[in-house]
Amino acid sequence: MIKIDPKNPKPIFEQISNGIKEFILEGTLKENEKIPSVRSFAFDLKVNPNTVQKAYKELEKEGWIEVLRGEGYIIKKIPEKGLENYIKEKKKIIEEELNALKKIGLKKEEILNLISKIWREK
Amino acid sequence: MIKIDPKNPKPIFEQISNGIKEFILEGTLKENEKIPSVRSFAFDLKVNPNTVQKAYKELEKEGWIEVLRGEGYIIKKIPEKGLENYIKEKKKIIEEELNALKKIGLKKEEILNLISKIWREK
Amino acid sequence: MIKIDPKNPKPIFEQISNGIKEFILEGTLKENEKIPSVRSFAFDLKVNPNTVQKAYKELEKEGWIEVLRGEGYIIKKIPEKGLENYIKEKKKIIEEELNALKKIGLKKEEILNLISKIWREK
Amino acid sequence: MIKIDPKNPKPIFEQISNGIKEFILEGTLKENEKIPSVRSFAFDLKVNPNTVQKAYKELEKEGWIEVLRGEGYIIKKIPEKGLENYIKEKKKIIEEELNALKKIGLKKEEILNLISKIWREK
DNA sequence: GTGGTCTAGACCACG
DNA sequence: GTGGTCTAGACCACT
Repeated sequence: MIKIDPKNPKPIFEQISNGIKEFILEGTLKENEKIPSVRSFAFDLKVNPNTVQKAYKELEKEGWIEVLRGEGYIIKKIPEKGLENYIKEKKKIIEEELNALKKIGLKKEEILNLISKIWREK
Repeated sequence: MIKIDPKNPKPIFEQISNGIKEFILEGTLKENEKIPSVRSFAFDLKVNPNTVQKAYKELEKEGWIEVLRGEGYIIKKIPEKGLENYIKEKKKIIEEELNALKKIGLKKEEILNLISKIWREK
Repeated sequence: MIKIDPKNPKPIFEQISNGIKEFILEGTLKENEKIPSVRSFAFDLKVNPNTVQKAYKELEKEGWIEVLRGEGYIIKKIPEKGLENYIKEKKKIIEEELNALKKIGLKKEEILNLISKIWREK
Repeated sequence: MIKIDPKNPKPIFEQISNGIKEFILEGTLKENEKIPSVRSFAFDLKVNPNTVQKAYKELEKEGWIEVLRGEGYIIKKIPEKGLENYIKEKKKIIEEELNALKKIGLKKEEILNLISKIWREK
């Protein structure tokens, strides 16, 4: 289940679509599998249906899911571009932040620590 | 000189205040130094004076700069909390992004490459 | 309803934020309650929405209210620091004024009269 | 000597004029006595001469001092209205602040404590 | 509907 | 000259 934080500066619809993307990339959601209906998902997440709708529309536009009329949304094959872009975007953000930290004199070691921490905690 | 990108989703006033914070942290702007007047800076950056005003006010509230009436703004000593928060925020963002990348199976090596790239290019 | 006096040297946005603070402290506005939307309040008070916006933002930064995206602002728990500071500020002002009056020879009795007057008129 | 605090929200010229008023009301400055010249006072206080000028002009307008051409400013008899207004203004401020504190439930005793503190410390 | 940002332009107080 | 406040009105993102 995706966690929604209404105070998170990231818009809610993006929290939802990102959450679904991650499930797809992790393999938790597989090709042709159905995702919850807009209404039921909205109810579960306690958000406005419009918000879920918007998230689904975005995913559809980027090619992660597709709509079957009268049936709902199903997962498509992972779009190559989607995966690529996903990684590229995240790398770009990381790069920017690292550059900012480097500018003010942060040592490489501190970052390596951060990374070890993440890749250790399996 | 700070670069303003009106297409950047970050609001302009934040681009300005962040830019100044970085100058302070880098040491380009030093304690007691004056920063450009609201109006002249607005003119240089080609933005509305209100926008610069907002940026300066934010910096003032966070303790980076201080206003002398009729004189303008000057840099204060780097606020400990300011520096701390700055680093913490950036680390948090990096951590989140790294976690997302790890989830989808990115290898540690790829990140180490990214880091080497940044810290090499002196 | 808050009274706005454009001739008051206190800026309008501060009259608004102070008014709301008092409502919160008095208990007229309670936790989780919604406050009027920026636009509607601006209309009622006959001021520009930006002015109300500024007041709300100040209250938010000081921890009195919180914004829910697309929903509006709600009252948070009274921030301890907020209450403390509020009282401290007022006491400081009173102290200064009293000191000034004492210097020019005002008798203690005159002040006690003033106080009785205020605490009597329930 | 008057203490100027450039960070005090009260404008500097007002800090000066208030300081002089207090000296007059206390009796430190007596009728017909000269006050420092604009220039020398500005030098001593480390402020802009315009600022002292403005303070003197205000005092003149309210009848506390008068200018002798070529000689400088001298103290006049304490203007009745001046004294009256001075006290009235301060009382009004105190009253407002007290009312605000009363609204949020401050006890009368707390204020009486404050007053005792001031009138004790001779 | 909600808030958030921005521009253009005016007016004020202060030094 | 400096900053501070305010208005009018536009446009955007989010729910």
